[in-house]
Amino acid sequence: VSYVLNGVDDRHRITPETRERVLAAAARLGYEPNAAALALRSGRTEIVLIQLPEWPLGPPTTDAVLTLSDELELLGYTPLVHLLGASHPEGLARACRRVSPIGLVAPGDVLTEAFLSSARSGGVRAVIAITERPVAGLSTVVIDQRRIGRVAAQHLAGRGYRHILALEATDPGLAQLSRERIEGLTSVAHKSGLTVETVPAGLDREAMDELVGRRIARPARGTAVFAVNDAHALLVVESLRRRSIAIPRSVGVIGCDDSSEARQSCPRLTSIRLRAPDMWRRVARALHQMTSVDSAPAVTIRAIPRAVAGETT
Amino acid sequence: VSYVLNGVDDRHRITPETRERVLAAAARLGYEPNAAALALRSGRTEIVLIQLPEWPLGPPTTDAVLTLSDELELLGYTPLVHLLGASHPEGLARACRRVSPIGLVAPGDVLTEAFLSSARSGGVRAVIAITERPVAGLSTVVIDQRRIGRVAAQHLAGRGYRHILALEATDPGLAQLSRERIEGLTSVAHKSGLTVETVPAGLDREAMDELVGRRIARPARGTAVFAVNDAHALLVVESLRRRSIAIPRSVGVIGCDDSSEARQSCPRLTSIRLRAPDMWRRVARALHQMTSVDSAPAVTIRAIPRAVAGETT
DNA sequence: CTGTTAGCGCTTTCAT
DNA sequence: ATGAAAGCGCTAACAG
Repeated sequence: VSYVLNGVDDRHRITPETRERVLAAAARLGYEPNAAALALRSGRTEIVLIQLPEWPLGPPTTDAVLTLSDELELLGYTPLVHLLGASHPEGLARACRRVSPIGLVAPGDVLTEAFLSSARSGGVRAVIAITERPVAGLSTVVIDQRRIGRVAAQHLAGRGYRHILALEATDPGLAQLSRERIEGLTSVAHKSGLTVETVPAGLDREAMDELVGRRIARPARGTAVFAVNDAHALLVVESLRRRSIAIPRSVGVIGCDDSSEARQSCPRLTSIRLRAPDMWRRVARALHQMTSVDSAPAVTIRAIPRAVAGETT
Repeated sequence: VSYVLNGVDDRHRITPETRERVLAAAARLGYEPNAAALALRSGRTEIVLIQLPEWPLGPPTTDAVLTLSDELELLGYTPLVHLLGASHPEGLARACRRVSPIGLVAPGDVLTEAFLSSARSGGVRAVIAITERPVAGLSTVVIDQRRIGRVAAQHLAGRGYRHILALEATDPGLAQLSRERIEGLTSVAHKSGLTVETVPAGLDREAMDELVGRRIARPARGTAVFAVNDAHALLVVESLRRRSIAIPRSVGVIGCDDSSEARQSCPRLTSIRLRAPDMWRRVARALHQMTSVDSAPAVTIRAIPRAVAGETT
């Protein structure tokens, strides 16, 4: 029965007629293989557990998971997403123990030595960490938030801006991201002789309008605003237009994410593109390598941020 | 060993000293229970599989999953989300076979008779369907999109509007939703003697501005715009303000979702609140009931949409 | 070509 | 109080 059902037909072991009888019986009885027994016997599953860093669940993030999931599914795996990172720190470990996945994609900071060794002994064969920078001996997807800021600074310097007003997001979900991006921005800006001033800002139309009035209404020559994402940037643009301040002549504006809103806005917003669908597909394929080949080397897959010039710089 | 590790200490079966020895050995060897063996032996897991309808992955949706996941985690389950609905129709069945979850939350239309019986025989004890309307014999979360439209129509009728311009979303992810909401809107509107006109609209600033210019620039008395979500509604508001058309005096605007953008916009957007955190918590608890009690009755949990009056109606 | 069996890791019953 | 063993569903090795 096992041979027939699994198609192990090495050198005609099974008579076609027997095969038919087995198949017929299976169909008649509505036979379905038992997942637990399969996993116990084979010592592996086809499940890949995915946990995301504490990113806001906006378009860039959902794009990433959807692409990764899609490619994994195509490769025959069953990708499952474990939400709830920070709120239940033990959650991933528990999930790992309970599904014994064969692969794991998770933020670097939860992948401690202890966690990894317990996961490995639990059957996990492929681990990919989502990190800020490469980690020795571990496959990583490197998403360097600082680099995003650096690219923005380069773009602004190239366009001749001399002064950057960096909006630091007050939204707790964006705070970390925001700080890192501005850190990168500042480092390059200073090297290029630009000055940077950081101001806290929320995703609030009125507050942003007030902020614009206070800080940018009469801008110094060569001032640009850097926002941590397009939503913030678009609020700035809106406020500037309401005040009839010329963009990009008087003030430049640059966002991050290259969201569809940014591409459709008028004037089209300059932004930093981070989305790299093929990057997540490559992650899936790297994971596939690791599960199939025993000594697959650790890989590093980098997100390459690029400035997408719109009409606001 | 099993008795010690599982704390089965009925009437002092185990000598404290033996218990200690077992515990020490387990610690020393880094013992971790094997998920597959556990599942095989006990015939159940603590996994709950979640699949969402083809909703756009915006704030209302992510809110829902996060709340549901959180409560399930609190109850001791391991919630896992299977993304990819339409793209891989077989995906959920495969996922179900592979993890043999004890609970399942999924859109009603994938829960066919065949699927359910195969899932049940695979160990699934609790199923909750996300549907438009209750299904006999099945526990359901009822999210009636038509009802959302009805509530909007009631609100507008109550405010004295006589004519509604309904914006039907062209975005494929929103098309279905949009159609249903407008259907509900229309039914109540007609009953109340309001007229409804449906116009396709995309989430595009310029196109929306053009649409407003063409259709609402010189509105008939008592005209209101109904948008399928707040993002669309806010574009309308922006365009109306640019044209100095008085809101809500000349034209009313109502959105859906009661998003944070809507609450923070100026003027504050009237919207339909659908978010019901406690609804998803109730879903989790209902599921818990079903897994623990053998003959738990099917429950129906309804989302109650409510108009949240802002300054645009 | 087919039938039988051990054993994956675990719990629980039964004997001692 | 402890030890031994059966069996959950499956596959692969082995004997026939």
